[in-house]
Amino acid sequence: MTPLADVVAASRAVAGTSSRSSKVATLAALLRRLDPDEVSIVTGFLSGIPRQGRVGVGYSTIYGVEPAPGPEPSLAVRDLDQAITDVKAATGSGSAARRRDVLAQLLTRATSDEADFIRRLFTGELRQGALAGIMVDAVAKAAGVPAELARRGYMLSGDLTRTAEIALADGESGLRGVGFELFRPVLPMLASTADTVADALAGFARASVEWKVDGIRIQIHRRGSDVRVYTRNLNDVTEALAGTVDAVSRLHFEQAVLDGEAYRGETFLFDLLHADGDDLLDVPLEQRSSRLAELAPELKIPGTFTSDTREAERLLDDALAAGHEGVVVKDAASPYAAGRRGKAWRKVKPVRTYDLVVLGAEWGHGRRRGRLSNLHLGARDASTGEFVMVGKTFKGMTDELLAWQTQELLAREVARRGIAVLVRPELVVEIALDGVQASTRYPGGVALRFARVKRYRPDKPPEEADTLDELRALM
DNA sequence: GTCAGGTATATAC
DNA sequence: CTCCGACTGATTCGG
DNA sequence: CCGAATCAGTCGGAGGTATATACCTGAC
Repeated sequence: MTPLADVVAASRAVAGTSSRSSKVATLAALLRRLDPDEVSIVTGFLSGIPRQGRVGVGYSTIYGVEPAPGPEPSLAVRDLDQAITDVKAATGSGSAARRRDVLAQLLTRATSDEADFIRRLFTGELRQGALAGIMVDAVAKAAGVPAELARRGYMLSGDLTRTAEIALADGESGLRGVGFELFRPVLPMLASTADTVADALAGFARASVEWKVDGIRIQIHRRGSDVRVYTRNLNDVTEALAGTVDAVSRLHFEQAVLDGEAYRGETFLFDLLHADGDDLLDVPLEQRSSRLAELAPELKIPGTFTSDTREAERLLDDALAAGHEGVVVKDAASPYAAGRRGKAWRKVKPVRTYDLVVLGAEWGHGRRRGRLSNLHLGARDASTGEFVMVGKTFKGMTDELLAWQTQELLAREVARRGIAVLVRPELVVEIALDGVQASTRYPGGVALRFARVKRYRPDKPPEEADTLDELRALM
């Protein structure tokens, strides 16, 4: 019976160091001390996601409950796990009150350190610097198995707590038994980024160049008439994607696992991980792709295999002309590396930049505490000369830039509103973005998508900033 | 009792 | 989703 | 030849936009 206080202490120790090996050692030592049935519970706590998943309690609920902290640690790991289960079980009318009840009783028994841990666990803000990646290594170390083997188990099962249980109970042989199975989604392979098609092709003898469609990444499993669709976080979204289910149901095979993108009711497939009994994860992409072309010629995403930069660029132009984001360039010889963001897949998206005006900024948290971080960005309204807020960003800033802008913005302060400092609209900043979308939140009716700072433009006065109409034209 | 609107949560990008 | 920064492990450099 | 410097890869953490759903509350 492990006290919750041990877990809280380990979390503190982990948060207190930036050394990954030290985090792993601390976590592994804790895992080794646990009772077998506590392993999945604690693995979840320490990777920031309880084994029950999200249970419908967020910031507002958990910080709305404030009983006086207990003096002595008395909670066990299982008590917190049981409370989370109880909270999840509360649904329907009056459920919010029942949830608060369960939480109040729990927190009454917690010391202030424990209560703090519990609150951050519910809000997903554990911020101890150890999520799934570190936990996998800790599990391997605790179980005395190679890290690669634990990692493989995690990738193939998509389930960290289960992987931990298997590793600690059955060790190496248990993990080797974890295989690819239908209706148990694997973590999707991810892409890194490249600035140009030529950069992306570099180092590949031969590459697949495919449209990059901006929809929802999906993994589809089918056996006979049974079809399930999963998102990149392995959530089951079958019910929401009836069109995809229909389209895949019509294909001529008995069973398969497909990777693709759902976009406006259409389904674009770009990979095949399993087909009628054959696991294809370790087969080169070009073979998976040609087999996919046989199974699903109608649904296969537009693309081609080539080593010619010109041809790849033509495909990029086609994709953009068709209104899509760009292309993904993939090594034709690469296996399907579940869960990895490797260099074998590289996405190429053109970047647009705009010169916008800083209207204010918000104080940062964590490592950005004491710095003005999140910028409020305005576009110029050509008809009035006023500046209209169109979005925020905190991305693309180095520590040096953060320090500089804090100083410059405070010198232009005109008011404070909550955590925001509003400033005279004098500084122009060059912002890169993926596009704009219609907004109900902002007065101009447009919002920036994935805005990030490129650099400040001290050479440019605010009257020359880009206009609202120019942004609207992107919609 | 029913319905509309607001708040909170969760999950896509 | 996107970016920066810290750490790690592998490889190259230099005395 | 071995320790120091360099480099690439990995991970965490900073927080943006949207939409969908469930529940609660207040008006009628």
